[in-house]
Amino acid sequence: MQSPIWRDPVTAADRVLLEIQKAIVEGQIAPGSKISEPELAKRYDLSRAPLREALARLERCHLIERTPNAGARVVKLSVAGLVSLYQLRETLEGLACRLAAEHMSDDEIAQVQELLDQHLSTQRVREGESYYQEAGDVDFHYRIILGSKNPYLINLLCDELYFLVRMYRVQLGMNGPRVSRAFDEHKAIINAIANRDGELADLLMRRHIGASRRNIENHFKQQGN
Amino acid sequence: MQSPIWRDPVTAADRVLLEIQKAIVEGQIAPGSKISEPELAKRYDLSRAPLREALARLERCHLIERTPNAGARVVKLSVAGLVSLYQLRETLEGLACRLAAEHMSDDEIAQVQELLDQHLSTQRVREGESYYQEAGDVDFHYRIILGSKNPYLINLLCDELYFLVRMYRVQLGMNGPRVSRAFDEHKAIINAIANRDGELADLLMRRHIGASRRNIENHFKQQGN
DNA sequence: CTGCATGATATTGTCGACAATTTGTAATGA
DNA sequence: TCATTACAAATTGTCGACAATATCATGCAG
Repeated sequence: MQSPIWRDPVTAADRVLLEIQKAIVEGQIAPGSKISEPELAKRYDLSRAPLREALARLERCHLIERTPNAGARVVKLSVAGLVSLYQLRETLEGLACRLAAEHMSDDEIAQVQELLDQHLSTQRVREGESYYQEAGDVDFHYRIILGSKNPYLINLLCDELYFLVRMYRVQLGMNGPRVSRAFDEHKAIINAIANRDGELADLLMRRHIGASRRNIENHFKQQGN
Repeated sequence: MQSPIWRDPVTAADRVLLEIQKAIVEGQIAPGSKISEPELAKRYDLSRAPLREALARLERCHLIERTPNAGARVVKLSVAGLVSLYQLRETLEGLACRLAAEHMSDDEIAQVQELLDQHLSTQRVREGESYYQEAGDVDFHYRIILGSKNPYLINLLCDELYFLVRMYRVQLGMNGPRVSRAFDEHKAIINAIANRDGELADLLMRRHIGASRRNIENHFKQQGN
C-alpha cells in the first residue's frame, strides 16, 4: 500500500496523523469534541502547517468534520451513521469479493486459506483475546480487498472507511461471541473465491458484514449513547 | 451539499481549487504533467499555503497523485483506470437506487420525473448540444444519489468520484448517439423507484452505467492514446 | 562509452508571524 | 428580563522565509 496513510511516515505530518488518528479511534479525544489547532500543535510539538495537513487527511477518513473559519470537530458515533457506513461496506466488500474471485491468483488464494488456518489455531489458544481476533479479521478483509485489484476500491476501503469502522468497533468494545462464527464465515468466503464463484462470495460477504453490523448495533443500543 | 467542493467558495483555497479542478478536468493542464507549486502559486496569485490545501483536495478526488518530497502529477487516463472507476460507479449508483427506492418521498420522485420531461423537451430543441445533455445527465444521477440519504455514499459519488468521471467524459469528447437512449433509461430507472422496486432500479442503473462505460471505452480505443 | 559518485539547482516540507473571521462577553436599550 | 449591539479574545486562513529533500548535470573511474 502506497497511500499517505499506510506508508511508513516520512514527514512530520505523517507522524502526527498516525498519533491523532489513533487517539480519535480509541476515544482519547472524545467524539464531538472540538479540535484546537494551537493546542494540538503545542501538544505534538510542531507548527500548524503539518498539523493542518494531517487534519485534511483526517477529514478524508471521516474522523473529523471541518467548517471553514470555524475549525474541526471529532465525529460523533450514532446508529444512523453506523448503518450508513455498513450499507456502504456491505456493497463495496461484496464487489471486492466478486472481483477477487476473478482476479486473485491461485497462489494468493492459497495464502489466505493458510492464513485462516493459522488464525484458527492461534485463536483457539488465545480464546477471547479480542486484539488478535480483530487483527485476524482485519487481515482477512484486507487481503480480499487487495485481491480485487481495483485501486479505487482499495483506496476507499483501506484508507477512507477503515478507520471509522475501526472506531465503531473499538469504542463499542467489540470482543465477542461472534469470533468463532466469523471464522467459519471467512472460510466459506475464501472457498467461494477459490471456486471462482464470485456471486456466492459476494452474497456471503454481504451477510457476514450484515451480521457484524447487527452485532455492533445491539451493543450500541444496549450500552446507551 | 455542504462539502468543501460544492459550497460556494469562502476561502482562497476554495477558489483556487475550483480553477485548478476545472483546468485539469478540461485538459488545460495535461494529464501526466507535473504540478509545480511555485508556478501555480504565481499563476493564481496566492501563497503556497492555500494552494497546498487545494492540492490535498485534488488528491482526494483522484485528479492528482502526490508522492512525499517529490510533488504532484496530474492523473493519466487509461482504459484500465476507466474500467476500475466504472466498476465502482456501477455498484455504488446501484446501491443509491436501492436506497432511493426506499427513502425518497413521493414528492421528490415526482420532481425527478418532472425534471426528465423538461430535459426531454429542451433536449429535442437543442439536439446534439452535448453540454445540456451532460448537465441533464449529471442532474438526474445527482438527484438519485441524494435520494439515497446516505451521507457517505453521497460524499463519495458527488465529491470524490464525480470529477474524475467527468474528466473521462470531457477529454474523450462524449457527445452522443447515446443521448436519446440515455433518456429512456433514466425514465425506466425513476419509474422503478416510483414503484418502490429497488432491485429493478439497481439492475437498470448498473446496466445504464455499463452501457455508458462501453461507449467511452470505444471512443478511447478508437481515438488512440 | 557506460555507470556511478558528486555537487549545484530547484522543489517540497516546516516554521513563526500577521490578517481575517468567528466566538464569547458585556453593555445598552426596550 | 430579554434581545441586540459593540467590543474583546481566541481561532482559523494566509503569507514570506528557511530547512530538508529530491532532481539534474557534471565529472570521474572503470
